[in-house]
Amino acid sequence: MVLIHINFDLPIPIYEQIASEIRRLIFEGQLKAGDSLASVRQVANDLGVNLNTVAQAYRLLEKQGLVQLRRGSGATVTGNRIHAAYEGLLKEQLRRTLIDLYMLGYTDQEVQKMIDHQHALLLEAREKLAEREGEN
Amino acid sequence: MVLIHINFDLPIPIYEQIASEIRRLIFEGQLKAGDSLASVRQVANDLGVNLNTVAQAYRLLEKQGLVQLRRGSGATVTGNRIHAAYEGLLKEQLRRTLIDLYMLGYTDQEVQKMIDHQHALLLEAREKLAEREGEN
Amino acid sequence: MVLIHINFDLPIPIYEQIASEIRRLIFEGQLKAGDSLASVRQVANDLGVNLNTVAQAYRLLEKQGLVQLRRGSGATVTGNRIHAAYEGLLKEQLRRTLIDLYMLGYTDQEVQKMIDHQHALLLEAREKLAEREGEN
Amino acid sequence: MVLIHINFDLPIPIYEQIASEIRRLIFEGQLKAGDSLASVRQVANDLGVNLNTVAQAYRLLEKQGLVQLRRGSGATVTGNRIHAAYEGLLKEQLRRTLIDLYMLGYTDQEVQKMIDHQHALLLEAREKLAEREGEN
DNA sequence: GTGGTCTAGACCACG
DNA sequence: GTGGTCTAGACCACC
Repeated sequence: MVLIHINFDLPIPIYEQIASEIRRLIFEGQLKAGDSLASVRQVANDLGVNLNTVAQAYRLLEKQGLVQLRRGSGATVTGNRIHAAYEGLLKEQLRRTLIDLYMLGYTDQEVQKMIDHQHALLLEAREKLAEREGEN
Repeated sequence: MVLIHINFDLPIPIYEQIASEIRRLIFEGQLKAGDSLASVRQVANDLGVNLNTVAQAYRLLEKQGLVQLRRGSGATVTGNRIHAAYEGLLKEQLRRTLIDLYMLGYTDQEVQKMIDHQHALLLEAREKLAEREGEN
Repeated sequence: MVLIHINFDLPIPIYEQIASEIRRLIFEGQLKAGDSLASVRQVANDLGVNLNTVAQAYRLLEKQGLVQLRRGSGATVTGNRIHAAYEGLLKEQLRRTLIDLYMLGYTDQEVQKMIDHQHALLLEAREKLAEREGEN
Repeated sequence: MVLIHINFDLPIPIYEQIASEIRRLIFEGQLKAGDSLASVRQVANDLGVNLNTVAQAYRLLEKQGLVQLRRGSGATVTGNRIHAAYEGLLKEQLRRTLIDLYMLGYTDQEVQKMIDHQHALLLEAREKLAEREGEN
């Protein structure tokens, strides 16, 4: 069982937050190609949101090419690569975020550090997982 | 007269794009503390968007602590620092964007390069501006 | 104002029927690139279905690359070509439908006639439209 | 033993795919009036699907007038004609599929060719079968 | 049990 | 005014 967190106060739609968390789990390796996602109902219940909201998150992930949905048999991870169509969008988003960080007073070095930190966290999550699997 | 660009095809609100562009201009130094922003009407007309949309962008900038609005006398730049309240939000956003970029297939090095490139562009814009002002 | 028809008794989702009808209107030329679709609310009201159902149809059309949705300013036709990704699916569907028609007792000639008939209807709809526009 | 193929990735219900394949076998002559269908259990096992799914396919075929189900003694082919009740539905489906194929960029000639090709494949399957039976 | 469709209706974001 | 998000809950299709 894997944990995902959402924040109702963010100006980001709940369904996008759910999808983003699942993308993270896939990227970290906690969910792999072939794995089943928790059912829409279970996630909705765990997070205290409506069933349709989770369903919308799953549909978004399907559109991005990360999972496959099948009526009656749940959702399955199909890969860990986002469709290239999203590339332009993501770069644009990165550009805006960087400018705003600089405006918060961060220097280029500090931003680089933040990114290294994030990268390290992701790698760490991956390694921990690999160790745990090695033990089994 | 300074130029700002918006893209109707992005899934980012127009008002946020406008605000983002103005933040960039402030960051680059094209707009400085004390400068007046173009009137809501003029910007709306230039960009072919609704007057309310521009007004909303200006209100957002005020909330972020970058401009001051005075009824009847337009908007004035008050500083180049975003309120610290936005820090958590921006870091969260950076984290999500990075994961998605990695999932697009980018390596850590490539992402670092992209960031260096963006940073260089911003510095370049600042320097060009300084030169031009030096000439006057 | 253009008319679209749906049938609640068909085993085809309402939203797919709505999308299919709009695809037909685009193909016939009654809706062209740049044209606005009727609002979600208006269509929902006209057809007596829920607002969300129409919204789902519009989202499907967006996914197929035929329209673009923009919050606050409605839905716009962007082209008349379906994404190539749907090709395999459509051919499979054609194959199945043909076999079933043969099993209904139709001969190859009769099926060809049916297709000619459909094709003629579509061309006719296009020509009528062209004439009407020629008059203006 | 006859082969049927299903594709889990299509957005067409498994039970409909199974029924469709059996209709094809009947149409091609590989299954004739009086022949027994493989047992629900055997098919379910062969295809790796749930027993209920195959049972549902058989029920659909019964409804279409192609097989007869007898509790305890399996399913028997009763004819090769689909009930006329399905005619309207099939024509409707053909119409929608054709429009979408045209929107993919196919010309009328190309669609006619695709249909000829399908027809030829079906005839070929029938002839091969007749030859094999002639040898026995 | 699973996901999919649809409804009725609230509220938000946007132009 | 527009489309977008979310809820609560019903019912269907599928495995």
